[in-house]
Amino acid sequence: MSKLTLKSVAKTLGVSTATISNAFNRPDQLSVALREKILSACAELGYFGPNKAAQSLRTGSSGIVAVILSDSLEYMVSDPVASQFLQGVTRELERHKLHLLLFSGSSANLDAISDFVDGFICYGAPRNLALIKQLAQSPKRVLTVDFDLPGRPSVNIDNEQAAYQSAKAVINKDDTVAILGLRLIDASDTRPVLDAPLWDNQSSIAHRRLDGYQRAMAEYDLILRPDYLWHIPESNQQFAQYAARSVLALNPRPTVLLCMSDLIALSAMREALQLGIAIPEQLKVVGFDGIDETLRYHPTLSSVWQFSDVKGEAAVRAFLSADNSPQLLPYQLKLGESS
Amino acid sequence: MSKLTLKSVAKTLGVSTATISNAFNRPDQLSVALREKILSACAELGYFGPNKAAQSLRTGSSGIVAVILSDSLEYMVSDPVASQFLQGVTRELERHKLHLLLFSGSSANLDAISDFVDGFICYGAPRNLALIKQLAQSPKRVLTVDFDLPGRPSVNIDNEQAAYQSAKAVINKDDTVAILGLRLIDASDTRPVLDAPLWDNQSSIAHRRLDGYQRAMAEYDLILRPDYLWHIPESNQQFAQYAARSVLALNPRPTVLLCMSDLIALSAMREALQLGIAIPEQLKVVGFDGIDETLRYHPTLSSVWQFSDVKGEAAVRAFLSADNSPQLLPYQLKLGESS
DNA sequence: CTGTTAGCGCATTCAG
DNA sequence: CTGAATGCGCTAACAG
Repeated sequence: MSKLTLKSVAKTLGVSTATISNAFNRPDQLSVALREKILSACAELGYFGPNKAAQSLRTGSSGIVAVILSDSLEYMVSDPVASQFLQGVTRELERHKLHLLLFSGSSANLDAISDFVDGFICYGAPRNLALIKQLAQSPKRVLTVDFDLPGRPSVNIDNEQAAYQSAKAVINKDDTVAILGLRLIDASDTRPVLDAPLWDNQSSIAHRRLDGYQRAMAEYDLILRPDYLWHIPESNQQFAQYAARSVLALNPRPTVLLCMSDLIALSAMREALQLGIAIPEQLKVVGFDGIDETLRYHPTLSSVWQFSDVKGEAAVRAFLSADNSPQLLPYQLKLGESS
Repeated sequence: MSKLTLKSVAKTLGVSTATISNAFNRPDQLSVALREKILSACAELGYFGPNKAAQSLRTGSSGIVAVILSDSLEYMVSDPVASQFLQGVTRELERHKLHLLLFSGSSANLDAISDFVDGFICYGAPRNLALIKQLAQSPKRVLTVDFDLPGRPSVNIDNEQAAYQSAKAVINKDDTVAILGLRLIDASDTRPVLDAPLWDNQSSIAHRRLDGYQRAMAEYDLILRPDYLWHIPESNQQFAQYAARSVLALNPRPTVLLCMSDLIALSAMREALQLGIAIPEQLKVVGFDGIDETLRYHPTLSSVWQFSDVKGEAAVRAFLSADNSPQLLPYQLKLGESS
């Protein structure tokens, strides 16, 4: 059994290549009966349709959309927020019969896959900044999520306003506030920001959130002391636990913890409870993202819910649409027992 | 600025297309000086190399390897074992300058991507069994991990023997044994197996492990009562917690818990401790997989370590090699405080 | 070292 | 509905 190509199949079925092609791609170009006959004959032969690589070369589109994660696959895969986003993406992609190519934001060559995909959905600024330049130059469609690229459509929430509201909801005028921030500076370990230069000031959601927190604090004339602002490189338990422990050891001890992710907030609460600190009496905590685990935890967490699966669906729709205007998605502040 | 193709670039640089092609693909076919000149000129023009889709059509290989997960991408989220495997895969793939296309085992059309990839690494039997048939028919290379496909190379550990040894290490002659199994039957909820038909008897690692457990039990003339064998659909905390609670409520209460994943074992230990059951005095627990979290937990867990990142690397090497013989990887039984 | 040529497998036109 | 023709962008072989 030699290679099954459109041409070879056409010959064995005794019809023209165009007819086979039409049977698969343009049902309106031939009678239902013939189409049925051809399709079943192909299935019989083991021919599953035109070669996608050739099709892609010919038509210029492959039906594959690349999602560029901000970091490595392993990291993303362990982050409930990212995976919820991916869930929405795959769901919406499926509706359009499109496929997903996951790509790591820490890889070097975007062009290794660039010719195979119809475009890019970029979830967070890629860790490897060289990718940003390549994306900027790409002739294909690029949609950014949680950050912006000049001239490209984007999907975001209003991080500054959301952070502001969440902070306003927990802070009182006599509070001591500490912030557990995510990816604020260019360091791969957990540490106080102090005077380290803030990273990538413009587009980072972390800085927009920080702005929001500080706006709320300013309204109470509270100032954020440098050692009360911590940088956490990744939203995971180990990093967060260390940061929480450090911050809770400060004197005076913070009475409010503003956390840039729910995972961080949960770790911080665990740590606080273990130290015998009462929540919310002695310490109020607010998170960001909205993950289900916070509802099962006791005390339940006050947080900004951003419905990442909906965001994923919206991202795909924005990617597919011709509209290039930036899109702001709704979020919701949900108060729990932690404030 | 029109399209940058190999031909157009060749014309503007005043050399032949073959020379451009060689500059990118076969450095030995032209002088270093010329190559340098061409490469920098291309960079200048914004031409990043030959179109990969065309290259793939022409050469028949794309440099992309598909990894088919047993289930959806989200499933992987909660599974540190799978992500450790992927970590090894990406690492080894990178060494060979290959790229990864993650694909869900619950999707329908394998052929949507089949023409774009050089082959498939299949991590666990795909949930959608139709994919298995398609894989069996594929002319491309297929490597299976943690299960077998007739005539295809595979990477496994000896699950039966590993389970046997782990059980032998904890069981004494007067013990009451319960088993928390993973994907034993075709049910999406946690429940005792009872007389439900075992699923996919041949190839499933779960059944190989069950065989091993039972061989160990047989050596002590212990019989496994039907309601002491539980099915858990996915290795996550919620399911495991429920199963553990149910099993610990049985009368007589088990004194040994054989768990088919570390995540399950950890959940079970948490549940037991919460019930005031002393480990290992009143209950001995053994897990499977070997994840770092078990080392941080107290009591530390006895388990079969299978080094999933190494397994990922081995999978890629086996995929790339011409050798089609099945490969058995080493594992290691590590005893902790839980037995 | 270079230029030419023939496809890789297909979609699309166009005349019949 | 068919059959032939063209080219998507490229590589490999060959003759120079």
